[in-house]
Amino acid sequence: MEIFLEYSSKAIEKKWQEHWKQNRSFEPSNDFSKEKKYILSMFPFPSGRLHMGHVRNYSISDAFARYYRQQGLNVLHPIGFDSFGMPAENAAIKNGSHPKGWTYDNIDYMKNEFYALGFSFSREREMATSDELYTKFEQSFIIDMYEKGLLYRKKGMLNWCPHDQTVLANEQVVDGCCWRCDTPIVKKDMNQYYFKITQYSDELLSDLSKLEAGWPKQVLTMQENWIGKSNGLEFDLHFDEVSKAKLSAAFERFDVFTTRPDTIYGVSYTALAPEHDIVTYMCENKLLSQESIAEITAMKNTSSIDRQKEKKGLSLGLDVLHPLTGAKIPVWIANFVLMDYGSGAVMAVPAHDERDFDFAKKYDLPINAVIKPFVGEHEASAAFTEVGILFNSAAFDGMNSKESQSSIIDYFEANKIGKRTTNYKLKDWGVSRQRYWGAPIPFIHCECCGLVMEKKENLPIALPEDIEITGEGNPLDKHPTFKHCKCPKCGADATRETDTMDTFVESSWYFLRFCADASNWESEAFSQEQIAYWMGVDHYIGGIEHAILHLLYARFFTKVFRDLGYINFDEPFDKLLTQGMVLKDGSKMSKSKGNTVDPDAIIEKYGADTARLFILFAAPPTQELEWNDSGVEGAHKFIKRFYDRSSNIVATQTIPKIDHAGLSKEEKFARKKVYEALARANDVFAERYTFNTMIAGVMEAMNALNAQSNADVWSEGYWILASIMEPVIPHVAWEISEQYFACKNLSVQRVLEEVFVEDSIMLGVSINGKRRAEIEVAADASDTAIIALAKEAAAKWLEDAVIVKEIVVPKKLVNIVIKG
RNA sequence: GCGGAUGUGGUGAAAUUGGUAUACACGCCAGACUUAGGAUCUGGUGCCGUAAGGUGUGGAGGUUCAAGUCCUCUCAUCCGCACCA
Repeated sequence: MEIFLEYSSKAIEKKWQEHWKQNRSFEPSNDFSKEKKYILSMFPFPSGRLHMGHVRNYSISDAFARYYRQQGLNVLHPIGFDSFGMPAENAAIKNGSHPKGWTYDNIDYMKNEFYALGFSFSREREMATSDELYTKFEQSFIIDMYEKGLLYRKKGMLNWCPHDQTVLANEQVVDGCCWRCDTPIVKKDMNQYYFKITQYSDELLSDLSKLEAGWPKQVLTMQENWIGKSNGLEFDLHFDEVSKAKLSAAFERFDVFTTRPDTIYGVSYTALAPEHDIVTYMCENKLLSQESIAEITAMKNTSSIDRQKEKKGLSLGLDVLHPLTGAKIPVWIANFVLMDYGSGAVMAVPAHDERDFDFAKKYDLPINAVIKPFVGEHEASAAFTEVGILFNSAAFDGMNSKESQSSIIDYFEANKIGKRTTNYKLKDWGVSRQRYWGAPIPFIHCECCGLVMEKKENLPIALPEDIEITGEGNPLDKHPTFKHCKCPKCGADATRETDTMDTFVESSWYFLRFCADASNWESEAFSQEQIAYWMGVDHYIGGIEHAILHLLYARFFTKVFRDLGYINFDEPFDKLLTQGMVLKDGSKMSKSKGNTVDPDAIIEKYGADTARLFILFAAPPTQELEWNDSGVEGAHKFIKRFYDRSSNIVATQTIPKIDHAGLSKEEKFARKKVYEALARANDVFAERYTFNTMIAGVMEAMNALNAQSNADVWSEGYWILASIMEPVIPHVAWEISEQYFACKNLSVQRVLEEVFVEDSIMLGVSINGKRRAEIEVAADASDTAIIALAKEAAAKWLEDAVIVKEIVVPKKLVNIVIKG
């Protein structure tokens, strides 16, 4: 009797979601003798609802997780929420909600969406970074880092977002604007806590080579550029006696850095950043005219974007002495000199640097050429920035400019007037935020003891809930009791720090927390044993937008935790897969453009399996994905057909044994396509991650199965295809597998080589590389026989021609080269 | 400016080492079944051409018996960084 069921996504999906929940189907095992896979997707911010980008992200990671579970591996596939941050507070200001209530309501809603999509996350390890239990350990790490000198507090010029009323890290300033709200940032002088990420600059850079095999090149390059290492010469420029007197001997010299020591004899002026100490001193002591001081103040208040529009500067009326020639060199201020790179002062060589050239032209400063091209002359209308031959450079005349660099640095070092130095663009990471909804920084200000750490046994320092959020200032600062405390050292009345941490701190170690069994979460952050077993993350999946921020910080934390003795590896993420954006009508889906597609609506109309299938089929994961409604229909149709045609299966609990030799041509072909699909699926998960081709292979196999009617071939085909498709369309795959195979097929499947052995093969015949005919030959036919057949098939093309060469490419084609 | 990528049918895209370009799907066309169909099934579908045939992977060269794939130059688009001394 024929079994026939109509496909109903709702009933099937609900049934299996309930089944997986009841059976704790996706919890990792604590049996550390098993081979493991740690599959991690970047956890979401609980913004309210999932968007298609999330669906894509987790569809990919879920496919990996389910595949490796079928392979019999111990799989950790956790999910959490990166739940601190400004939007919770912004919502509070807008709607009068409480950040905590808003956040946890959103988490509940989004969790339901996850499970409605059938994602196989560990439910037991779900967490949110705003949970007090998470804050507790984070604060403990912060204290460790402070003790190690990796966290410090300093007054400095900070990026301030006037809209969000908070400080931003350099990485969070995009084109001079806040990365979150796009408000132009301003500089503000205030106290801030910093992580000493620069201590790891060199290692963060050199360890990128360890990631070459598993990370996209683009991300590696972006990090490399961000760290921005450059080698060069650092030396002091000394003021002449007149200038020293002008400065009342407060300064004798300043420091400059150059990557072009070869141009040293071409220095014709030097320039300081408007924020430079010497400039500040001169302004404060009225050593400059009123107009000049006003101009400098204006320069300092100009945003970095506006500063780029036009080079501006002014002379300080001071001179320094050239370190080699002793010649007097004027000192200027220039708006293009950055205070936070190098020493905030540069030597200027207009003849060989475009910026210096523009500036010299504008202010009529001398231009002294010291490098000429190997051949020909250089036009004086622009800077000559290429490699050439040195002249006007004393003992170095005639040298190749590139090669001279090292000799010149050696000369500075030998004479103790300068040294070889490396500079980085990377800055220390400012982590304090003047906001409520973040992890409190566990420090106390005491009048007699200074900055004091909270005692670890008092952690977590939790956020008070009875706060008033107005959008102005930090609510913690205004709270009646939060900031009043006793000094942990001397017991006197003291003030608690009200700054909270940048949310990127939480996401810098969450992947370690997931390694810990939830039953131990109270007592420890994680254990050595758990970390040693689960780390590194085998597949990390997320958006390219985190190429610098999150991925750099997480790498930094890993190295710090290693140096604190918590872990013993250098890099957290073995393989990184950066998914492409989800587009509609050619542009990124966004609320402001009004081109979003709501995942809930798709689940409602077609079911989760359809959404997942479409997303994985429409494009390879790293590419952009264009949303297409008829493509979704197509995916849905395939699932219906896949379900309907399962009626051809004969129920069995073992894979059918089939005598291949006795089959018809169509039956043999169907088996071949099925096993081809299996081989491709294994390859896709191991190497290529192109799920679109894996699914195409299954569709081909379905088409081939449909062209024959052998029940055993159908059953064997479905045994394998349902297993291949389970990572993509899990609900319907489990339904079919249960119905016919007692789910025994959801396991490792072996590729049967015998089905690839064929009696005869088709070969293309080409003449001079152009395809002219096709022949069918026996699988074991000799080259001679093949060529004879080919000539016969292409006889028409060989008349009156001289055959020059005959090439047989096994199992592919025959090429005959002719003349005339 | 520097760096990274991507260019293949009407569309999304395949082509693992150089070996029959366009698999799979969408769309479109035709047919079948239907009272009907935006359902289902079957067949067709790169372009030019009635056909024979020609032509075809952004463009121009080159290597090779053979190039989407390798090399040189070039154009276009996208992304990242950007006065970093």
